[in-house]
Amino acid sequence: MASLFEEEITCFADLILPVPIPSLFTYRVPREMTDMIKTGARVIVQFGQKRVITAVVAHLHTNPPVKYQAKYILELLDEEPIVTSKQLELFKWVAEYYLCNIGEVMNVALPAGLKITSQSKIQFNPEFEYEELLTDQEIMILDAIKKQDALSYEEVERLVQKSNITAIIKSLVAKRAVILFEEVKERYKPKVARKIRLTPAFLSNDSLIQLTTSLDKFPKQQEILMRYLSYVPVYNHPELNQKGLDKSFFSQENGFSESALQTLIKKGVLEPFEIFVSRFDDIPSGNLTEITLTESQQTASSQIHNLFQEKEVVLLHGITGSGKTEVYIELIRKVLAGGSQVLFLLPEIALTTQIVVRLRKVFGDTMGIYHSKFSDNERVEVWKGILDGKFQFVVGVRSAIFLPFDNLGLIIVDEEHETSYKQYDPAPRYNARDVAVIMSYMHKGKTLLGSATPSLESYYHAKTGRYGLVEMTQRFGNAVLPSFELINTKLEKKQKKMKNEFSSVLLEHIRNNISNKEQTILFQNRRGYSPYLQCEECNWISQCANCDVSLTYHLKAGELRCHYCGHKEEVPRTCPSCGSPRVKTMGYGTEKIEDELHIIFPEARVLRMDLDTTRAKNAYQQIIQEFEEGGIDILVGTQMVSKGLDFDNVSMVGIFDADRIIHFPEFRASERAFQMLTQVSGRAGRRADKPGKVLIQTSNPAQQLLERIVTNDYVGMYETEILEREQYQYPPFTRLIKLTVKHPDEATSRRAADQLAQKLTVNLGKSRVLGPEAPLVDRVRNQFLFDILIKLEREKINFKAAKSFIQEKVTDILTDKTLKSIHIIIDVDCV
DNA sequence: AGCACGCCGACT
DNA sequence: GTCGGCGTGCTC
Repeated sequence: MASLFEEEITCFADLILPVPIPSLFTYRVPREMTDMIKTGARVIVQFGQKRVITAVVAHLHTNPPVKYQAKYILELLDEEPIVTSKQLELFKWVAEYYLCNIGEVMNVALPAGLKITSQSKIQFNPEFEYEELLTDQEIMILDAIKKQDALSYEEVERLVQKSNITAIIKSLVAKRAVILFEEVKERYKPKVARKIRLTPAFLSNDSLIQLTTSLDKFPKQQEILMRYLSYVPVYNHPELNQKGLDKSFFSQENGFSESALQTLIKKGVLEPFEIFVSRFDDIPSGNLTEITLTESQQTASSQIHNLFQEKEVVLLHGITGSGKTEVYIELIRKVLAGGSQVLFLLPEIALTTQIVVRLRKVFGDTMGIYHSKFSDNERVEVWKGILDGKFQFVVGVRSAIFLPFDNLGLIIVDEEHETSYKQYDPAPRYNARDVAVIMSYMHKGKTLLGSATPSLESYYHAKTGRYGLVEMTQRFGNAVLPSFELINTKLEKKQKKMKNEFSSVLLEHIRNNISNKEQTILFQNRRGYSPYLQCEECNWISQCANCDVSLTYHLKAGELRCHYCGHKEEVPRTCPSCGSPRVKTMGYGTEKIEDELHIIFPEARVLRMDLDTTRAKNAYQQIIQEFEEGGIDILVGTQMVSKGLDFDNVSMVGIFDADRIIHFPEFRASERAFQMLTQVSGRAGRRADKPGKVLIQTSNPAQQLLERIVTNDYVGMYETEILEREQYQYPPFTRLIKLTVKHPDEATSRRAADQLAQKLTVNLGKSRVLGPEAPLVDRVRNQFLFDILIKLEREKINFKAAKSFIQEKVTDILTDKTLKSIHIIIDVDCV
């Protein structure tokens, strides 16, 4: 029913562009695209003079912009939206709440494979004939371009051994000697398997018999055919031929002749074909239907169910080993059966472990997995799989919260206290746990937070009735809690019983464990060999040139590394300051502990697990597997060893430096220490018949917090801590916003921070604005940092209004002409 | 964020 | 006199 009037109307689209600019951009929809384009679809647009980028349609309307002429959308990439309306709503919420731009949100949300990049290509203009107008340089570059089809800037630079050729290219374009164009490429490529099958003409038994006899003179070909038939018995099951066999099966490594295979294909006996395959087929799946809940699991399950009748969020506080996973599975099944989608969030590190294998056994290939160690293509497959209904259930990390769900019934956030749910850099600085709560609300679904050691915030909300609370206090299968022993290192030092960082008690236990063929986990939350080098003569310390931190010595890599900026240096043989050879390693990291274990227990097999040994895609699983099956005695590691590892044979956990964790200069130190130490302890003795042992080295065994950890008294820790939080006005009683001012010049940085704090104090008052203060590490990558901490009371302050005030003041500073090139990071709900 | 435009020091 | 350094401002 197109009328004449309708044809007059031009459509416009407000687009989200992946750039840190706080507004949408309006483009004109070409007439022929008007009927096709939809909100949530990707388009390609020209942005600025050169750039061609992917954008997502946020609104479609017919109001032409008044202040400028809108450019045309160049191309429509999707017939159906790839971003749902609920996601668009979520992107907007995240941008507003975390004070960032919607483009930045979209940037972390979309897997790289859905974004499109463009590259400028330079091509010789065949119609060009006035070479005499060119300069020598131009002729040189033009000659290089002439020989090729099309080149990028970088390729031209490499060919002519020159940098910064932009100006010359520009002049060549002006003289019409070359043409510039943008090459756009879609990054996602579906995975195809190359296969071989019998040509359907030979599917009848008669023709097949004829065929085999006809090949008597060609033994190589016959062998291939026979082998095919033995794997794909088409006599009895002709339908199996459809799927064929992998082409790689007939490779030369397997003893087949490539040319014989080609001949069979040429003869029309076999035919090659390709199919699209899922990249997740290699993770074993099954259909484990029987899950029996224990009585306490059953109780927890029905409590959760009941609480969801009235609460949006329920916190499941279940001690380590209480069997939360089964409760989750039960719940996920119910929600899936009701026709809604489910999202299960896990911290990065826990996702690679047993729990995924477990879930996969139950939910099979209807379960999607979203993980940062998966490739772009794999992530796109999950994204598309959710859109087309293949995956109703997804297990994923932080960023999985941005997947295109349209009907989420339940989000589970396991280990909800984990700080890895908070993204710190770059923006959006969001907390996936908190976003999950909002997202459930948008979908009218529910959120289940699970933890053995809940964050104080969540437990507080549960205690005050905002969330429902379910507690599981029994260990699964009646396994008992590990027994603790606090080792007084101060005393041992005095008695000269310490062997470097090992106490005699710890060594004794390790020795026993080795001879009993039981396994030990040692926890030292510091990677590298030693945190710094020091000269014994002049007290020189290895320091990073760009940051205010010492350089960590890495023995294996044979270098000094900065853990802040990644800077690397050779290890000096003599002191760079005074030339003395007496440069010593100071302090100890996982590498040094591993090293010393080799010396003290030469017969023991030791593995190390930290950031440095787990960088490769499957390194983490390999270490775990080796520890489980390879007769390893000791696993040394950082916090990585504290999460999600369930080993039957680990009877002891040793913790080196509890004091450093407990007395970390931060208001959350007690909470964090409790969580961390309890988590590590949980790795010991997961067997019913044998309680595990946890040894903690400390210089002060009388500390209350240690007592709480030893007796597994979470509530006691909570009650002490929550009083402090209230008294000093910290979360959950306030919300925190941290502003970090950065500038390469210290004085400028300080001046900007001072001015900002002053502006903020005018309206917010002195008690709500702390600092500016130089952080612990006050110079990173040659930028001087100053922090301002803003505390806003939960009930008293209008959070939204306060944030827009803060944003305004930050903008003031950024646009101040006397303070140029200042950077300010806004971190809402900082951790 | 990129990218272009524009204004001051070390080179043919 | 130019090349090129990076400060500044804009992108529908």
